[in-house]
Amino acid sequence: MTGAARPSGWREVRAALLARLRAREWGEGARLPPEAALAAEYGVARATVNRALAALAEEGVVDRRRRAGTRVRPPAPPPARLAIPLVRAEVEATGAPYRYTLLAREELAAPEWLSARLGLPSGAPVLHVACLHAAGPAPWQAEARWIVLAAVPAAREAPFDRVSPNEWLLRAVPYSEVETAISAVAADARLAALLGVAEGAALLRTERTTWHEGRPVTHARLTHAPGYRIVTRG
Amino acid sequence: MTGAARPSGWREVRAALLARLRAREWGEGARLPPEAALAAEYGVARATVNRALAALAEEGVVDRRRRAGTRVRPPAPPPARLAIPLVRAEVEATGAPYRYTLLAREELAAPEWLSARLGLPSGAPVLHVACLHAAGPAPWQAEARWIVLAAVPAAREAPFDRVSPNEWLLRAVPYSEVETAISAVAADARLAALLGVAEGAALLRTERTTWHEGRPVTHARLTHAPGYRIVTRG
DNA sequence: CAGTGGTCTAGACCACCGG
DNA sequence: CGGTGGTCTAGACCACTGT
Repeated sequence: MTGAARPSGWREVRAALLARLRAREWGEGARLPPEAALAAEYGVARATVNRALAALAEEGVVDRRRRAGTRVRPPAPPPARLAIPLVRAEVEATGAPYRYTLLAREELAAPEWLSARLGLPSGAPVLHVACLHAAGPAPWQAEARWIVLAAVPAAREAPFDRVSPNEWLLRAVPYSEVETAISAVAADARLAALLGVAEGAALLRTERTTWHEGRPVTHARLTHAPGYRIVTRG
Repeated sequence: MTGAARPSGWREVRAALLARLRAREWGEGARLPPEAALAAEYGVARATVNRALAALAEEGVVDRRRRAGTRVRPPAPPPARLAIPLVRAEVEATGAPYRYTLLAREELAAPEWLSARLGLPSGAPVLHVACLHAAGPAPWQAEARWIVLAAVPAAREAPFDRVSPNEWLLRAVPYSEVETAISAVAADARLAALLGVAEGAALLRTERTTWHEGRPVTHARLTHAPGYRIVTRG
Protein backbone atom coordinates (compact mmCIF):
# COMPACT_ATOMS: atom_id res chain seq x y z
CA MET A 1 0.00 0.00 0.00
CA THR A 2 2.87 2.31 0.48
CA GLY A 3 3.05 2.23 -3.26
CA ALA A 4 5.76 4.81 -3.40
CA ALA A 5 8.37 2.21 -2.56
CA ARG A 6 10.72 3.85 -0.09
CA PRO A 7 11.27 7.55 -0.59
CA SER A 8 14.96 8.10 -0.96
CA GLY A 9 15.60 11.69 -1.94
CA TRP A 10 14.12 14.81 -0.41
CA ARG A 11 11.90 15.16 -3.46
CA GLU A 12 10.42 11.76 -2.84
CA VAL A 13 9.93 12.50 0.81
CA ARG A 14 8.22 15.72 -0.18
CA ALA A 15 5.98 13.87 -2.61
CA ALA A 16 5.12 11.25 -0.03
CA LEU A 17 4.23 13.88 2.55
CA LEU A 18 2.24 15.85 0.02
CA ALA A 19 0.26 12.74 -0.84
CA ARG A 20 -0.54 12.17 2.82
CA LEU A 21 -1.56 15.81 3.21
CA ARG A 22 -3.84 15.57 0.18
CA ALA A 23 -5.35 12.43 1.64
CA ARG A 24 -6.27 14.55 4.67
CA GLU A 25 -4.19 12.38 6.96
CA TRP A 26 -3.63 15.46 9.08
CA GLY A 27 -6.48 17.93 9.32
CA GLU A 28 -6.22 21.63 8.78
CA GLY A 29 -4.07 23.18 11.46
CA ALA A 30 -2.98 19.82 12.81
CA ARG A 31 0.60 19.06 13.69
CA LEU A 32 2.70 16.75 11.60
CA PRO A 33 5.06 14.38 13.36
CA PRO A 34 8.40 15.93 14.24
CA GLU A 35 11.22 15.67 11.75
CA ALA A 36 12.98 13.00 13.72
CA ALA A 37 9.94 10.73 13.67
CA LEU A 38 9.44 11.16 9.94
CA ALA A 39 13.11 10.53 9.34
CA ALA A 40 12.89 7.27 11.22
CA GLU A 41 9.70 6.30 9.43
CA TYR A 42 11.13 6.87 5.99
CA GLY A 43 14.56 5.62 6.87
CA VAL A 44 16.35 8.80 5.86
CA ALA A 45 18.43 11.38 7.68
CA ARG A 46 16.64 14.13 9.49
CA ALA A 47 18.25 16.70 7.21
CA THR A 48 16.50 15.10 4.27
CA VAL A 49 13.12 15.38 5.93
CA ASN A 50 14.01 18.92 6.85
CA ARG A 51 14.70 19.72 3.22
CA ALA A 52 11.38 18.20 2.15
CA LEU A 53 9.41 20.08 4.79
CA ALA A 54 11.25 23.29 4.00
CA ALA A 55 10.12 22.91 0.40
CA LEU A 56 6.51 22.38 1.48
CA ALA A 57 6.73 25.44 3.70
CA GLU A 58 8.15 27.45 0.81
CA GLU A 59 5.19 26.41 -1.30
CA GLY A 60 2.82 27.54 1.41
CA VAL A 61 1.46 24.10 2.18
CA VAL A 62 2.62 23.93 5.77
CA ASP A 63 3.71 26.36 8.40
CA ARG A 64 6.77 25.67 10.49
CA ARG A 65 7.84 27.19 13.76
CA ARG A 66 10.33 26.14 16.33
CA ARG A 67 8.85 24.34 19.21
CA ALA A 68 5.38 24.74 17.70
CA GLY A 69 6.13 22.14 15.06
CA THR A 70 4.95 21.79 11.49
CA ARG A 71 1.28 22.52 10.95
CA VAL A 72 -1.05 22.12 7.99
CA ARG A 73 -2.06 25.42 6.48
CA PRO A 74 -5.55 26.03 5.18
CA PRO A 75 -5.69 25.52 1.43
CA ALA A 76 -4.85 28.54 -0.65
CA PRO A 77 -3.85 29.15 -4.20
CA PRO A 78 -0.16 28.52 -4.51
CA PRO A 79 2.09 31.57 -4.52
CA ALA A 80 3.12 32.28 -8.10
CA ARG A 81 6.49 33.38 -9.18
CA LEU A 82 6.39 36.55 -11.19
CA ALA A 83 9.34 36.95 -13.53
CA ILE A 84 9.97 40.56 -14.43
CA PRO A 85 11.78 40.57 -17.74
CA LEU A 86 13.86 43.40 -19.06
CA VAL A 87 11.64 45.29 -21.51
CA ARG A 88 14.12 44.94 -24.29
CA ALA A 89 14.43 41.20 -23.89
CA GLU A 90 10.68 40.95 -23.78
CA VAL A 91 10.25 42.81 -27.04
CA GLU A 92 13.03 40.97 -28.78
CA ALA A 93 11.47 37.69 -27.77
CA THR A 94 8.49 38.57 -29.95
CA GLY A 95 10.77 38.81 -32.95
CA ALA A 96 10.14 42.50 -33.49
CA PRO A 97 13.02 44.96 -33.33
CA TYR A 98 13.27 46.84 -30.07
CA ARG A 99 12.96 50.61 -30.37
CA TYR A 100 13.62 53.09 -27.64
CA THR A 101 12.70 56.77 -27.58
CA LEU A 102 13.59 59.31 -24.96
CA LEU A 103 10.75 61.77 -24.50
CA ALA A 104 11.82 63.94 -21.62
CA ARG A 105 14.59 64.24 -19.10
CA GLU A 106 14.65 66.89 -16.43
CA GLU A 107 15.87 67.47 -12.95
CA LEU A 108 13.21 68.63 -10.55
CA ALA A 109 12.13 68.71 -6.96
CA ALA A 110 10.22 65.62 -5.92
CA PRO A 111 6.49 66.21 -6.11
CA GLU A 112 4.48 65.59 -3.01
CA TRP A 113 3.07 62.19 -3.94
CA LEU A 114 6.52 60.93 -4.79
CA SER A 115 8.08 62.10 -1.54
CA ALA A 116 5.29 60.43 0.33
CA ARG A 117 5.62 57.21 -1.57
CA LEU A 118 9.37 56.96 -1.26
CA GLY A 119 9.67 58.40 2.20
CA LEU A 120 11.80 61.21 0.82
CA PRO A 121 12.34 64.69 2.25
CA SER A 122 9.87 66.94 0.51
CA GLY A 123 11.40 68.69 -2.46
CA ALA A 124 14.44 66.43 -2.71
CA PRO A 125 16.08 66.59 -6.12
CA VAL A 126 15.09 63.83 -8.49
CA LEU A 127 15.69 63.15 -12.12
CA HIS A 128 12.55 62.56 -14.09
CA VAL A 129 12.74 60.58 -17.30
CA ALA A 130 9.95 59.76 -19.71
CA CYS A 131 10.45 57.33 -22.55
CA LEU A 132 8.75 54.90 -24.84
CA HIS A 133 9.60 51.29 -25.61
CA ALA A 134 8.31 49.92 -28.90
CA ALA A 135 8.26 46.68 -30.85
CA GLY A 136 9.04 47.90 -34.33
CA PRO A 137 6.38 50.44 -35.20
CA ALA A 138 4.05 49.33 -32.40
CA PRO A 139 4.25 51.07 -29.03
CA TRP A 140 4.90 48.55 -26.30
CA GLN A 141 5.28 50.37 -23.02
CA ALA A 142 5.40 53.94 -21.80
CA GLU A 143 7.82 54.52 -18.95
CA ALA A 144 7.84 57.39 -16.51
CA ARG A 145 10.60 57.24 -13.97
CA TRP A 146 11.93 59.23 -11.07
CA ILE A 147 15.46 58.69 -9.87
CA VAL A 148 16.57 59.89 -6.45
CA LEU A 149 19.70 61.86 -7.17
CA ALA A 150 21.00 61.62 -3.65
CA ALA A 151 21.05 57.86 -4.06
CA VAL A 152 22.25 57.79 -7.67
CA PRO A 153 24.31 60.93 -8.35
CA ALA A 154 25.78 59.30 -11.46
CA ALA A 155 22.37 59.55 -13.11
CA ARG A 156 23.07 63.27 -13.64
CA GLU A 157 25.68 62.30 -16.22
CA ALA A 158 23.60 59.63 -17.93
CA PRO A 159 21.92 60.91 -21.10
CA PHE A 160 19.37 58.11 -21.39
CA ASP A 161 19.13 58.82 -25.10
CA ARG A 162 20.08 55.33 -26.22
CA VAL A 163 19.87 53.18 -23.11
CA SER A 164 16.68 53.21 -21.12
CA PRO A 165 16.86 54.19 -17.47
CA ASN A 166 15.43 50.78 -16.76
CA GLU A 167 18.48 49.08 -18.17
CA TRP A 168 20.98 51.65 -17.04
CA LEU A 169 19.86 51.46 -13.45
CA LEU A 170 19.96 47.69 -13.37
CA ARG A 171 23.62 47.75 -14.26
CA ALA A 172 24.61 50.82 -12.34
CA VAL A 173 22.79 50.51 -9.07
CA PRO A 174 22.40 47.68 -6.65
CA TYR A 175 18.95 47.18 -5.28
CA SER A 176 17.95 45.25 -2.27
CA GLU A 177 14.23 45.66 -2.07
CA VAL A 178 11.58 46.05 -4.71
CA GLU A 179 7.87 46.66 -4.49
CA THR A 180 5.70 46.03 -7.51
CA ALA A 181 2.08 47.07 -7.85
CA ILE A 182 -0.13 46.08 -10.75
CA SER A 183 -3.32 47.92 -11.59
CA ALA A 184 -5.58 48.93 -14.45
CA VAL A 185 -5.86 52.53 -15.58
CA ALA A 186 -7.79 54.43 -18.21
CA ALA A 187 -5.62 56.11 -20.83
CA ASP A 188 -5.39 59.86 -20.35
CA ALA A 189 -4.78 62.12 -23.34
CA ARG A 190 -1.02 61.83 -23.15
CA LEU A 191 -0.93 58.06 -22.81
CA ALA A 192 -3.54 57.68 -25.52
CA ALA A 193 -1.38 59.62 -27.94
CA LEU A 194 1.77 57.80 -26.94
CA LEU A 195 0.38 54.32 -27.16
CA GLY A 196 -1.91 54.98 -30.07
CA VAL A 197 -5.17 54.16 -28.37
CA ALA A 198 -8.40 55.99 -27.70
CA GLU A 199 -8.62 58.11 -24.58
CA GLY A 200 -10.12 56.09 -21.78
CA ALA A 201 -8.85 52.75 -23.08
CA ALA A 202 -8.06 50.19 -20.41
CA LEU A 203 -4.33 49.79 -19.86
CA LEU A 204 -2.26 47.62 -17.60
CA ARG A 205 0.07 49.50 -15.32
CA THR A 206 3.02 48.30 -13.31
CA GLU A 207 4.53 50.54 -10.67
CA ARG A 208 7.85 49.57 -9.25
CA THR A 209 9.65 51.17 -6.36
CA THR A 210 13.20 50.21 -5.49
CA TRP A 211 15.19 50.68 -2.32
CA HIS A 212 18.72 49.88 -1.37
CA GLU A 213 19.45 49.27 2.25
CA GLY A 214 16.36 51.11 3.28
CA ARG A 215 17.04 54.17 1.13
CA PRO A 216 14.79 54.90 -1.83
CA VAL A 217 16.46 54.67 -5.21
CA THR A 218 13.87 54.96 -7.92
CA HIS A 219 10.22 54.77 -8.76
CA ALA A 220 8.91 53.70 -12.15
CA ARG A 221 5.45 53.88 -13.63
CA LEU A 222 5.17 51.54 -16.57
CA THR A 223 2.05 51.59 -18.70
CA HIS A 224 1.67 48.78 -21.18
CA ALA A 225 0.09 48.90 -24.59
CA PRO A 226 -3.33 47.26 -24.86
CA GLY A 227 -3.41 43.52 -25.05
CA TYR A 228 -0.42 43.16 -22.78
CA ARG A 229 -0.68 40.28 -20.35
CA ILE A 230 1.45 39.26 -17.45
CA VAL A 231 1.58 35.50 -17.41
CA THR A 232 3.04 33.27 -14.77
CA ARG A 233 2.99 29.55 -14.60
CA GLY A 234 3.68 27.29 -11.66
CA MET B 1 30.34 48.67 11.29
CA THR B 2 30.34 44.97 11.81
CA GLY B 3 32.55 44.49 8.81
CA ALA B 4 32.03 41.16 7.19
CA ALA B 5 34.03 39.57 9.97
CA ARG B 6 34.13 35.91 9.04
CA PRO B 7 30.91 34.73 7.49
CA SER B 8 29.64 31.91 9.60
CA GLY B 9 26.12 31.05 8.55
CA TRP B 10 24.91 30.49 5.03
CA ARG B 11 23.17 33.84 5.14
CA GLU B 12 26.44 35.56 5.84
CA VAL B 13 28.16 33.66 3.08
CA ARG B 14 25.35 34.66 0.76
CA ALA B 15 25.73 38.29 1.79
CA ALA B 16 29.48 38.18 1.32
CA LEU B 17 29.15 36.69 -2.14
CA LEU B 18 26.45 39.15 -3.08
CA ALA B 19 28.67 42.02 -2.06
CA ARG B 20 31.46 40.69 -4.24
CA LEU B 21 29.07 40.27 -7.13
CA ARG B 22 27.82 43.82 -6.71
CA ALA B 23 31.41 45.02 -6.69
CA ARG B 24 31.73 43.42 -10.13
CA GLU B 25 34.43 41.10 -8.89
CA TRP B 26 33.21 38.62 -11.48
CA GLY B 27 31.92 40.02 -14.75
CA GLU B 28 28.67 39.14 -16.39
CA GLY B 29 28.71 35.52 -17.46
CA ALA B 30 31.94 34.80 -15.63
CA ARG B 31 32.45 31.75 -13.51
CA LEU B 32 32.62 31.95 -9.76
CA PRO B 33 35.12 29.76 -7.96
CA PRO B 34 33.86 26.25 -7.28
CA GLU B 35 32.08 25.57 -4.03
CA ALA B 36 35.04 23.80 -2.55
CA ALA B 37 37.30 26.78 -3.06
CA LEU B 38 34.81 29.20 -1.54
CA ALA B 39 34.29 26.87 1.37
CA ALA B 40 38.01 26.85 2.05
CA GLU B 41 38.23 30.59 1.67
CA TYR B 42 35.45 31.29 4.11
CA GLY B 43 36.37 28.49 6.42
CA VAL B 44 32.98 26.82 6.28
CA ALA B 45 31.72 23.48 5.07
CA ARG B 46 30.97 23.10 1.41
CA ALA B 47 27.33 22.44 2.20
CA THR B 48 27.10 25.90 3.68
CA VAL B 49 28.47 27.50 0.54
CA ASN B 50 26.11 25.33 -1.44
CA ARG B 51 23.17 26.64 0.54
CA ALA B 52 24.27 30.23 -0.02
CA LEU B 53 24.76 29.75 -3.76
CA ALA B 54 21.47 27.90 -4.02
CA ALA B 55 19.79 30.93 -2.49
CA LEU B 56 21.46 33.26 -4.99
CA ALA B 57 20.40 31.00 -7.83
CA GLU B 58 16.85 31.00 -6.49
CA GLU B 59 16.90 34.77 -6.55
CA GLY B 60 18.05 34.77 -10.13
CA VAL B 61 21.43 36.32 -9.43
CA VAL B 62 23.52 33.41 -10.63
CA ASP B 63 23.01 30.39 -12.78
CA ARG B 64 24.26 27.02 -11.68
CA ARG B 65 24.87 23.91 -13.69
CA ARG B 66 26.78 20.81 -13.01
CA ARG B 67 30.16 20.77 -14.51
CA ALA B 68 29.58 24.22 -15.99
CA GLY B 69 29.92 25.86 -12.61
CA THR B 70 28.24 28.91 -11.16
CA ARG B 71 27.97 31.86 -13.52
CA VAL B 72 26.90 35.46 -13.07
CA ARG B 73 23.60 36.19 -14.73
CA PRO B 74 22.95 39.45 -16.54
CA PRO B 75 21.14 41.88 -14.27
CA ALA B 76 17.38 41.64 -14.31
CA PRO B 77 14.64 42.80 -12.03
CA PRO B 78 14.32 40.25 -9.26
CA PRO B 79 11.53 37.75 -9.60
CA ALA B 80 8.67 38.77 -7.38
CA ARG B 81 6.61 36.44 -5.34
CA LEU B 82 2.95 36.82 -6.09
CA ALA B 83 0.74 35.71 -3.25
CA ILE B 84 -2.72 34.75 -4.40
CA PRO B 85 -4.99 35.21 -1.43
CA LEU B 86 -8.36 33.59 -1.00
CA VAL B 87 -10.90 36.25 -1.95
CA ARG B 88 -12.71 35.91 1.31
CA ALA B 89 -9.57 36.35 3.38
CA GLU B 90 -8.63 39.33 1.27
CA VAL B 91 -11.96 41.04 1.86
CA GLU B 92 -12.02 40.25 5.54
CA ALA B 93 -8.55 41.73 5.90
CA THR B 94 -10.01 45.10 4.94
CA GLY B 95 -12.37 44.90 7.88
CA ALA B 96 -15.48 44.80 5.74
CA PRO B 97 -17.85 41.83 5.95
CA TYR B 98 -17.47 39.36 3.11
CA ARG B 99 -20.55 38.87 0.96
CA TYR B 100 -21.01 36.23 -1.64
CA THR B 101 -23.72 36.05 -4.30
CA LEU B 102 -24.33 33.25 -6.75
CA LEU B 103 -25.49 34.66 -10.07
CA ALA B 104 -25.67 31.69 -12.36
CA ARG B 105 -24.93 28.01 -12.39
CA GLU B 106 -25.45 25.82 -15.42
CA GLU B 107 -24.07 22.77 -17.07
CA LEU B 108 -23.11 23.27 -20.67
CA ALA B 109 -20.86 22.13 -23.45
CA ALA B 110 -17.48 23.81 -23.41
CA PRO B 111 -17.42 26.74 -25.81
CA GLU B 112 -14.74 26.74 -28.43
CA TRP B 113 -12.36 29.21 -26.78
CA LEU B 114 -12.46 27.25 -23.56
CA SER B 115 -11.75 23.92 -25.20
CA ALA B 116 -8.84 25.49 -26.99
CA ARG B 117 -7.50 27.07 -23.86
CA LEU B 118 -7.75 23.98 -21.73
CA GLY B 119 -6.93 21.45 -24.41
CA LEU B 120 -10.31 19.85 -23.95
CA PRO B 121 -12.30 17.80 -26.43
CA SER B 122 -14.66 20.19 -28.13
CA GLY B 123 -18.06 20.21 -26.49
CA ALA B 124 -16.94 18.48 -23.30
CA PRO B 125 -19.38 19.01 -20.44
CA VAL B 126 -18.43 21.79 -18.08
CA LEU B 127 -20.15 23.51 -15.21
CA HIS B 128 -20.30 27.25 -15.55
CA VAL B 129 -20.66 29.35 -12.43
CA ALA B 130 -20.94 33.12 -12.20
CA CYS B 131 -20.78 34.89 -8.87
CA LEU B 132 -19.92 38.11 -7.14
CA HIS B 133 -17.70 38.73 -4.16
CA ALA B 134 -18.33 41.90 -2.21
CA ALA B 135 -16.90 43.81 0.73
CA GLY B 136 -20.06 44.83 2.54
CA PRO B 137 -22.09 46.84 0.07
CA ALA B 138 -19.18 47.39 -2.30
CA PRO B 139 -18.59 44.95 -5.13
CA TRP B 140 -15.11 43.49 -4.94
CA GLN B 141 -14.68 40.94 -7.66
CA ALA B 142 -16.80 39.29 -10.33
CA GLU B 143 -16.00 35.66 -10.91
CA ALA B 144 -16.83 33.58 -13.95
CA ARG B 145 -15.70 30.01 -13.75
CA TRP B 146 -15.79 26.84 -15.77
CA ILE B 147 -15.25 23.50 -14.12
CA VAL B 148 -14.39 20.44 -16.17
CA LEU B 149 -16.91 17.86 -15.04
CA ALA B 150 -14.86 14.92 -16.20
CA ALA B 151 -12.14 16.03 -13.80
CA VAL B 152 -14.43 17.10 -10.96
CA PRO B 153 -17.66 15.10 -11.14
CA ALA B 154 -18.49 16.05 -7.55
CA ALA B 155 -19.06 19.62 -8.71
CA ARG B 156 -22.43 18.46 -10.11
CA GLU B 157 -23.66 18.07 -6.54
CA ALA B 158 -22.19 21.31 -5.23
CA PRO B 159 -24.78 24.09 -5.07
CA PHE B 160 -22.29 26.96 -4.79
CA ASP B 161 -24.99 29.05 -3.18
CA ARG B 162 -23.07 29.77 0.00
CA VAL B 163 -19.53 28.71 -0.70
CA SER B 164 -17.81 30.12 -3.76
CA PRO B 165 -16.45 27.71 -6.33
CA ASN B 166 -13.10 29.29 -5.61
CA GLU B 167 -13.13 28.06 -2.07
CA TRP B 168 -14.93 24.80 -2.73
CA LEU B 169 -12.45 23.74 -5.36
CA LEU B 170 -9.47 24.53 -3.18
CA ARG B 171 -10.69 22.10 -0.58
CA ALA B 172 -12.13 19.49 -2.87
CA VAL B 173 -9.63 19.20 -5.65
CA PRO B 174 -5.90 18.82 -5.67
CA TYR B 175 -4.10 20.91 -8.24
CA SER B 176 -0.63 20.53 -9.46
CA GLU B 177 -0.18 23.28 -11.97
CA VAL B 178 -1.59 26.77 -12.20
CA GLU B 179 -1.30 29.44 -14.84
CA THR B 180 -2.21 33.00 -14.01
CA ALA B 181 -2.59 35.81 -16.50
CA ILE B 182 -3.14 39.42 -15.55
CA SER B 183 -4.53 41.98 -17.95
CA ALA B 184 -6.61 45.13 -18.16
CA VAL B 185 -10.07 45.11 -19.70
CA ALA B 186 -12.77 47.66 -20.36
CA ALA B 187 -16.00 46.98 -18.51
CA ASP B 188 -18.73 45.63 -20.77
CA ALA B 189 -22.36 46.28 -19.94
CA ARG B 190 -22.69 43.25 -17.72
CA LEU B 191 -19.53 43.91 -15.73
CA ALA B 192 -20.37 47.59 -15.43
CA ALA B 193 -23.70 46.75 -13.87
CA LEU B 194 -22.23 44.11 -11.59
CA LEU B 195 -19.37 46.20 -10.30
CA GLY B 196 -21.22 49.47 -10.30
CA VAL B 197 -18.99 51.32 -12.73
CA ALA B 198 -19.47 53.05 -16.04
CA GLU B 199 -19.28 50.99 -19.17
CA GLY B 200 -15.78 51.11 -20.56
CA ALA B 201 -14.11 51.62 -17.18
CA ALA B 202 -10.65 50.12 -16.84
CA LEU B 203 -10.66 46.96 -14.76
CA LEU B 204 -7.99 44.56 -13.66
CA ARG B 205 -8.55 40.97 -14.69
CA THR B 206 -6.93 37.81 -13.45
CA GLU B 207 -7.41 34.61 -15.37
CA ARG B 208 -6.39 31.39 -13.74
CA THR B 209 -6.26 27.96 -15.28
CA THR B 210 -5.62 24.91 -13.17
CA TRP B 211 -4.46 21.44 -14.12
CA HIS B 212 -3.88 18.31 -12.15
CA GLU B 213 -1.37 15.85 -13.49
CA GLY B 214 -1.69 17.29 -16.93
CA ARG B 215 -5.48 17.21 -17.05
CA PRO B 216 -7.40 20.49 -17.04
CA VAL B 217 -9.53 21.08 -13.97
CA THR B 218 -10.91 24.58 -14.06
CA HIS B 219 -10.61 28.00 -15.59
CA ALA B 220 -11.55 31.20 -13.77
CA ARG B 221 -11.94 34.72 -15.02
CA LEU B 222 -11.79 37.14 -12.14
CA THR B 223 -12.52 40.80 -12.74
CA HIS B 224 -11.70 43.17 -9.92
CA ALA B 225 -13.51 46.30 -8.92
CA PRO B 226 -11.79 49.58 -9.83
CA GLY B 227 -8.92 50.62 -7.64
CA TYR B 228 -7.81 47.09 -7.02
CA ARG B 229 -4.06 46.63 -6.98
CA ILE B 230 -1.93 43.57 -6.85
CA VAL B 231 1.05 44.37 -4.70
CA THR B 232 4.09 42.27 -4.13
CA ARG B 233 7.17 43.10 -2.18
CA GLY B 234 10.50 41.43 -2.22
C1' DC C 1 36.80 11.82 -18.91
C1' DA C 2 37.10 14.54 -15.00
C1' DG C 3 35.45 18.49 -12.53
C1' DT C 4 31.33 20.48 -11.01
C1' DG C 5 27.18 20.97 -8.41
C1' DG C 6 23.44 18.06 -6.04
C1' DT C 7 22.42 15.41 -2.46
C1' DC C 8 22.62 12.26 1.45
C1' DT C 9 24.30 10.86 6.10
C1' DA C 10 25.23 10.95 10.99
C1' DG C 11 26.11 13.66 14.46
C1' DA C 12 26.07 17.86 16.82
C1' DC C 13 24.87 22.40 18.77
C1' DC C 14 21.80 26.12 19.16
C1' DA C 15 17.72 29.44 19.19
C1' DC C 16 13.44 29.66 20.12
C1' DC C 17 9.18 29.51 22.51
C1' DG C 18 4.98 26.88 24.40
C1' DG C 19 3.49 24.86 28.55
C1' DC D 1 12.16 23.75 31.16
C1' DG D 2 12.51 20.69 27.17
C1' DG D 3 11.04 19.64 22.56
C1' DT D 4 11.11 21.57 18.10
C1' DG D 5 13.01 23.22 13.89
C1' DG D 6 17.35 25.59 11.94
C1' DT D 7 21.73 25.03 10.82
C1' DC D 8 26.56 23.51 10.54
C1' DT D 9 30.17 19.96 9.76
C1' DA D 10 32.90 16.46 7.55
C1' DG D 11 32.73 13.10 4.59
C1' DA D 12 30.93 10.60 0.87
C1' DC D 13 28.73 9.17 -3.50
C1' DC D 14 26.54 10.37 -7.64
C1' DA D 15 24.65 12.70 -11.99
C1' DC D 16 25.56 15.46 -15.25
C1' DT D 17 27.93 17.74 -18.91
C1' DG D 18 31.69 20.63 -20.98
C1' DT D 19 35.93 20.00 -23.03
